[in-house]
Amino acid sequence: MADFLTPQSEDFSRWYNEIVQKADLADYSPVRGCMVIKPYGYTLWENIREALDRRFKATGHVNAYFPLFIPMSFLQKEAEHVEGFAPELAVVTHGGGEKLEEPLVVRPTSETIIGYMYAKWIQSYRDLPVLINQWANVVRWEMRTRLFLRTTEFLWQEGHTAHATREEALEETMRILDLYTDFAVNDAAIPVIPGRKSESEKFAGAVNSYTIEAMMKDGKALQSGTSHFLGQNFAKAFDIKFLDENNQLQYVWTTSWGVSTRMVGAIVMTHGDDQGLVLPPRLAPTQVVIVPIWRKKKEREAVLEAARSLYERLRPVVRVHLDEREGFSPGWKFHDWEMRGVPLRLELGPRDLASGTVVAARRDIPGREGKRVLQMAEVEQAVPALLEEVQAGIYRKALDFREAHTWEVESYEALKEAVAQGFARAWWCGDPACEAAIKEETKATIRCLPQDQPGGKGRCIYCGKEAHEVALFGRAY
RNA sequence: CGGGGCAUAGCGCAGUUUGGCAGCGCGCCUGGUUUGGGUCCAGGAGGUCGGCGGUUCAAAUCCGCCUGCCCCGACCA
Repeated sequence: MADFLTPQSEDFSRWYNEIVQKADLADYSPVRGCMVIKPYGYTLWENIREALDRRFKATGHVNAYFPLFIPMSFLQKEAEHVEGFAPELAVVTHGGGEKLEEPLVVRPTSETIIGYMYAKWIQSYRDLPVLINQWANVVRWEMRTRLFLRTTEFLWQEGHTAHATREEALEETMRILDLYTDFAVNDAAIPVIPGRKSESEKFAGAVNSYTIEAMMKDGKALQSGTSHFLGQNFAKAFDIKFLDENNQLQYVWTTSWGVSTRMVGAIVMTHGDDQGLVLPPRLAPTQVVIVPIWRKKKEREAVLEAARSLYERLRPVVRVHLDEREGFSPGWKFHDWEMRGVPLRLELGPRDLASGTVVAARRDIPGREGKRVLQMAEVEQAVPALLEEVQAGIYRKALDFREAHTWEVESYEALKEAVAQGFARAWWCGDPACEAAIKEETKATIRCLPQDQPGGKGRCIYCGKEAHEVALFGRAY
């Protein structure tokens, strides 16, 4: 089996690169740092998109689309923003064979162009709040890329909202953080730690950034979604003003938030094993695969007929696929679907036909232990129930893994040991100098200041001064 | 962008040191055999050796430049 996929324990990084390609999620493109998302990977992304979009709509947001090109000067209007993004901009200098008067940047994110438009659209407190999301591609000229985790071009959603008051904008920022957490936990089956970014890790141009941080199977952290409170920074840069009830001219308060195709990488590295992908049932392109089994010609007809009838019965209930491929042994097909991470496999052969049963094999429990015999009469109920068990099971497994690799540390030595294998929670005084020193010495950064705080006060893990917050430390992707 | 490695059939690799017929395994196609955890046999197709230039009677092999990928670092959703 090891011939087919490098084991995670041998080289996690290599395992990741192999499985992304072997499971047909994506392929390299001829352009550096760009990827082709293949149909299987794209369907997974579509399911992620649908699950998030449903939540956005339910909380009053609407979708729109803003253009890919942004005048260079727009980026320069917000000092921190331009400083943060300038090094990774793709710039268009020519169009239609002529040099452009003003270069256009390919959006790395859309705060600026959306800010410009909001300034035109917002006049009165009656125009607020504006709650717009867009599904788009963005480009960041990263130095080092990896499929799904960091590509030059990536797909994401970016929400951009404008509010009359600071409180409302803060509330929106946190509402989205909760929404992302809910999606990660319930649909992607990824336990995440929501919290605030430190000053040095926050979004360029934000007052505060919030994040959901996940632990991958190699103990490293992956920032899986962010929600930014932008204060009035972009309102002032783009002159987004409105008249309030008292006829006073005010700047709006804005937020922005995003989840990207990186989420696919998060799913791969949270649940995958040495057999391949393990996809959460709620998001899996195919939730159930039926593998028919026969020995003789006679059996073949009977089994296929039963398999097709089973397929038709399940189709209204789950995303099911019937593997009718000729010339592949059942064992070969089992491995093939395991590689692709299909959560549940139904094996149907002559023995099952005789007894009115079908064998269900869970992807999250390898071998015989994950198999169960279902009565054919009750598959419409039993199969969705099993999928729910898999969904809950992989979440539990991921949570157990994270907890087993997270340590409350009280000494700097203990922190060093902890971040070599996972996360460390430790008191931090808030001084960027301590944060920078820890990063320098351990490669670990503050992933976030978790929402879940013990309260009270302690001693900074680095300098020993009084500290009021516990920080989550870890090495990150 | 700095350091290291790599680029030969769809995939994984050998051949490069010492220049001389482009090979192996898997996959793919055809026929048969097999099918409850990666069947077996026979036959077959497939390569301007990453690109450009140079040296040479002769270059996958030597030299120069370029491009891309992987790993480590700085940057980052």
